[in-house]
Amino acid sequence: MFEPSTLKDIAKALGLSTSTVSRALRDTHEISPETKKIVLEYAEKINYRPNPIALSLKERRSKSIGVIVSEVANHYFSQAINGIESIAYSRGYHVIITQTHESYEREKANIQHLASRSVDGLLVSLSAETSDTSYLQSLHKRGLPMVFFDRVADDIETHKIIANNEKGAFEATEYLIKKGCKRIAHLTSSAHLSISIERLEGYKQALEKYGLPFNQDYVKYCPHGGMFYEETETAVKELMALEEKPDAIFIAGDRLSIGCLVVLKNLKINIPEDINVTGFSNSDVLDLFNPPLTSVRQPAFEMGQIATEKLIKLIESKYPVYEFEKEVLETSLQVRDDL
Amino acid sequence: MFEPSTLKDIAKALGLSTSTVSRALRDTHEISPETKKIVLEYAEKINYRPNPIALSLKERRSKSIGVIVSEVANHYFSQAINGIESIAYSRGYHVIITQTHESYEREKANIQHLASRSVDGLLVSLSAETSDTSYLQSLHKRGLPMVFFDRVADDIETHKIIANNEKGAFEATEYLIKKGCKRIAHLTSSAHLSISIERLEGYKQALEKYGLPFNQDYVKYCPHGGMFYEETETAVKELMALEEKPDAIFIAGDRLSIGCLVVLKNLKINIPEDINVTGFSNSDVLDLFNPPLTSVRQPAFEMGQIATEKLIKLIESKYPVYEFEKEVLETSLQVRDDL
DNA sequence: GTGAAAGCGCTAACAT
DNA sequence: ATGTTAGCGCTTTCAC
Repeated sequence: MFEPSTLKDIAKALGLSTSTVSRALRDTHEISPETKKIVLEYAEKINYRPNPIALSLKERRSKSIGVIVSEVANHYFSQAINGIESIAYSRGYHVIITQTHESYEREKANIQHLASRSVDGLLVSLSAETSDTSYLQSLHKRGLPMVFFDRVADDIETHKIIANNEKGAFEATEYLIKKGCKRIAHLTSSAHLSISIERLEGYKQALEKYGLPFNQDYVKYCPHGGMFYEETETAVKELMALEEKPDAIFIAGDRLSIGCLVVLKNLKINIPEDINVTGFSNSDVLDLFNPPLTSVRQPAFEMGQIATEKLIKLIESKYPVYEFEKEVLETSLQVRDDL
Repeated sequence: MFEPSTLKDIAKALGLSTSTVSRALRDTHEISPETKKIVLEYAEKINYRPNPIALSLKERRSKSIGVIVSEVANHYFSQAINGIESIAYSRGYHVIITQTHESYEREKANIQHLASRSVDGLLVSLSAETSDTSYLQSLHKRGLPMVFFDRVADDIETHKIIANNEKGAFEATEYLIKKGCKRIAHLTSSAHLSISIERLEGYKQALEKYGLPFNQDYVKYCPHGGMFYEETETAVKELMALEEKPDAIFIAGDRLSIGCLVVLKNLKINIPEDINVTGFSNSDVLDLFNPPLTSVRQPAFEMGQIATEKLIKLIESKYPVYEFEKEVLETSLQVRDDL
């Protein structure tokens, strides 16, 4: 089967000891130029690669970082991942991506595995289902470096990279208000997610600023972030069944925004005649949509980059770190109007 | 820092030997129930997890498989990845995803690293830039199990999972012909990719069947699969600058299809008035597009599943395998018409 | 300048 | 039923 060559192979072939070969390959001064040359040439010839697993075991670090997101098929996350990779690779780290599909169980299983020695640190964006982060808490307490991005755990003290969700939500809601909408509903992910809380807050602030009443019936939660079509459909149907039907919806997530548009289309509810819509989304194809969707865009790539930089700094720090930052990046409202 | 507990820790704390602890944890018959109980309880208490790196080193396998795709932000690939994961996790394998971004260099670097001991096998979809697969060839010869999906290497003998690209392309082209289009252009990825060749072939067959001439000027290649906006834009502009402007375009890839629609929109070329378009895409939001895009959809999830099953079979095979299959799955034409 | 030996965490002969 | 030892591939003292 697949048996890559080892130091021992080289040593045996050349009649040297493994330690000499090891030193020669890593260019120590205490090796004679001739020996060095012979070893290097032979290693090159047989295409020798050091076994990273043996190295990891020895050095007790794997030079890899684990990423936990809900799914890669999400524009925000795929862009963030690209940002993560760009930094990680330039610093010699490998990136292991895992998906939760918004399930607490999968999140826990993935993280437990990653943590149990195969990664040096974690970049985490919580699943919609997750409300109990005690298992993360305990990993963190035991010293596993982690940085949160987008969906953060409030009760864990570490670096956090988020978008200015409040302001983004405020602007999106304000946009609807300025269009003349009076009964603006809010479709969001699960209630305990940090992003849900912050975006709801921005939504409320906009209502308040413009003297519109806040109506709890207008807020619909999707505990799985719209992972299932039915979830979104039910929420939309409930909204449209209200006595005082909303005349607009502000949607708090990428998957949810797209999902809601599909639902509306299937229910033959027309935009903007029947209802106005705006939502968070990092999709790069929104320009192709009809009707167009005015969206709140997060600097996903940059968020991924910053999170990774901070994580690597934590990993490589010689001393325990106790000072943590919460970095807040600005969103941008991308207005797409008909006509 | 982060120092997870080891067998030795348990052994020391309990006054046992590491081997006894090891056996107790893995429930061998030759351990007394009392000892077993004590060990299990203590392990549970300190939340012991075996070190997978040490296990990998010992067993010379990592129970993980490497995946190489061009990018996760591609509907086809993200769906395929979900299929891959679904099988892999159920069989106890972990999945390491790497992206080439259509670059040969990144592909090679990623694969070299994965191969040098950290994965038991590879699921590969080649980058658009890749024409030389000798480095893969040599890994394969040395016994590293690999399975290709979607974009396959013709000169490497192993399992391959592909869609019926020829038929898919034929149907898409035929659809345009039946709509009355006479001068159908073909926008595709790099010329050496297996999918490009097969889809071009299907396109040609449709033209031939309906007595339309094949015109090489109507075929435009994008060596980076439309990774850059300019690449797609240039191709479209060249097509539209032809003496005999095409009245339709059949597009051979996911990213390219979306990219082309954006370009057409920006160039203010209207669909279907100025031109008709159809293309390969697994996007789940095509229904929201306006104008709508008739698309060829690949069974991505299923392809990922099958590829993974075959790979795991290769990995776990006791004897070298010499019989390889090429599995061809049917595409489906999703007609989306105006009106 | 080079080799022998120990150790990273684990399992599996091989004792006892 | 439990302990001792060797070895997976590598680096790193410590000898010579």
